[in-house]
Amino acid sequence: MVHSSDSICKSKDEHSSSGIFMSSLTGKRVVLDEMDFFADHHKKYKNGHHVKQISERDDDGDQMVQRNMDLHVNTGLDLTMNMINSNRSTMDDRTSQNIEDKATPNEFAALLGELHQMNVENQRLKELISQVNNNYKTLHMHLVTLMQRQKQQEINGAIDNMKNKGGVVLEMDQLASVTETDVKSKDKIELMECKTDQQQNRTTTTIENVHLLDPAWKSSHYSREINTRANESQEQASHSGWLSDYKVPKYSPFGDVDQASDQSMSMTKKARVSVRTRSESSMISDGCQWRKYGQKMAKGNPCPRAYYRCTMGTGCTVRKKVQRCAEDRSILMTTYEGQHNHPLPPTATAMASTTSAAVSMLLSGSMPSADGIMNSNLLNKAATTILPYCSTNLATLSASAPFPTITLDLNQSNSSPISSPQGQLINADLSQNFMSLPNIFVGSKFSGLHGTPASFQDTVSAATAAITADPNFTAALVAAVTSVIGNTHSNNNSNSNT
DNA sequence: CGGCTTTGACCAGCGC
DNA sequence: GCGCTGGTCAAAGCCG
Repeated sequence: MVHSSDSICKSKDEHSSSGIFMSSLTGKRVVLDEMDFFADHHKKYKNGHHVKQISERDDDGDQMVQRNMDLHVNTGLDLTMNMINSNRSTMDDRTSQNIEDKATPNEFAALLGELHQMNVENQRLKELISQVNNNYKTLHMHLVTLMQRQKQQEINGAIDNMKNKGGVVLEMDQLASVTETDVKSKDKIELMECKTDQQQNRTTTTIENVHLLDPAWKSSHYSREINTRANESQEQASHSGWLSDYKVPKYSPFGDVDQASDQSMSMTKKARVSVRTRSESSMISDGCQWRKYGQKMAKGNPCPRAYYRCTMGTGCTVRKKVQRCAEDRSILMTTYEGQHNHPLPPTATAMASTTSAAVSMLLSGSMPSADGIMNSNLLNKAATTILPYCSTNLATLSASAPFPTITLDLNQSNSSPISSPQGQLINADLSQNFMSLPNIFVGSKFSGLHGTPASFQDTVSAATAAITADPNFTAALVAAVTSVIGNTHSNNNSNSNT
C-alpha cells in the first residue's frame, strides 16, 4: 500500500505504525514496512516463509527497500504489482530518489523483475486455488448426495412406535396456510432416538422409532389456526419480551417438487410440545392456570382426553390436551400448543425457555439448507446433550418433515438423580438468550415423577445449558435439523413421485 | 356470584 | 356422500 498523498505522510515519531515517515537523514519521503502493524509477527512471518534477499548491502537505504520488498513478496496479492504498475511514476520517483543515493539502477531493475515474477506466480496460484475450490465443491455435492441416501435408508429401516415411551416431544407442526387442501397432510413423524445404555456403562446412539403423531389434532386445529393466524400474529407482536419476535414461518406440505418453491412461500410452522411423564395426578403442575373446555373419548384409549386452555392471560391462545397412556396409565401425556402472550411465573420460565430453545432450533430449520446433509451423529449428540443428566432413558430427536421433533424423555426408570448445579445461572442466561424467540410452554414441575428427587426444571435447565453453552453446536444442530427437513422433503417428494 | 367443570352438540378433516 | 374421529363451543351444573 503506497500512500502518495502528502497529507498522510507524517513523521515516524508521530505515526510510526503507518509505515510512512520523513527520513531524518535525507528529508525525503520514504515508504517502509507497509502494513507492518505487528513487528514481532512480521519477524516470525519472515522466519516461516521464504523471503527473497534482494541486496546484500548493509546500509539503511537497502534495508528499507529490502523490508519493503519482503512485504510485497509475502502479501500474495497481485495488488502489489498492480500497485507498482499503477503508481509506477510515484514509485519510480521515490525509489529512484532513494536509489539514486543508495542503490544502482541495475539492482532496481532486478527488483522490478523479481516483483514481476512474483506477480506471475501469484496469478498462477490464484488459478490453482480456484481450481481446487471448484473440485471441493464438486466433491462436497457428491458427499451430500451420498449422505442423503444413507439417511433415507436409516429412517426407512427404523420404523417403530414411540407413543408408549415417556418423554417430552417438541413438534414442529408445519401448517398449510393458504388452502384447506394444503392442510391435508399425509405425513408421518420420524423419530431419531438416542438411548443411554447404562447397563453397559456407555452411551449408545441408535435410530429407533418412527412415530405417527395425531393427524386429527393437526387437521382440526389447523383450520382454525389458519383463520386466526394473522390476528394472533398481530396480537402477539404487540407484546413485549419473548413474543416480540414472533415469526410466522411458511409451510410446505412437501407434496410436489415442482410446487415446492411456491409452497415454501406459503409455509407456516407451528410448534407443539408433548410431555410424557409418570404422574398420579390428573394434570401436571406446570405453573400456569388452565381451564378445561372439553373432554372426549379418544379412539383406542379408554382414558378420556381433556382439553385445557390457558387462563393466565386474556386472549392467551395456548392450549393443552391431557390424556393417560392406554398401555401404562401411570404415564400422563400432555401436549401443549400455542404461545403465551403474557409473562410466565418463575416456575414456568425454565421449561418455557428450554422448549423455546428447541423450538427455535427447529424453526431455524426453515432456513434454506445449502447442502441438505443429514448428520445423524450430530442429532444423536444433540439428543444426549439435551438430557445429559438423564440416564437409562430416552433423549429423542426427531427431525423430519413436516414435523421435526425433539423428544426429551423424562421418565426415570431408576433412581438416578437429575441434577443441575447451575440452574439459577442458566435461567438468568435463558432470559436473555430466548427472550425474543418463539416460545412454547411446558410445565416446569412434575408431580409424582418416579424416583426423581430433582425437579424437571433442573433437567431442562441443564439441558438448555448444554445447548446454549456451545454456540457452535447449536448452530450445527440447526444445520442438521435443516438438513433433515430438506432431506425428508426430498424423501416425500420421491415418495409422491412413486 | 364468579369461576370452573361437565357434557352433549357442532364443526371440520379424512378415509372409504 | 356418509361415517368416523378429533377438537371446540356453550349451556347447565357445581363449588367455594
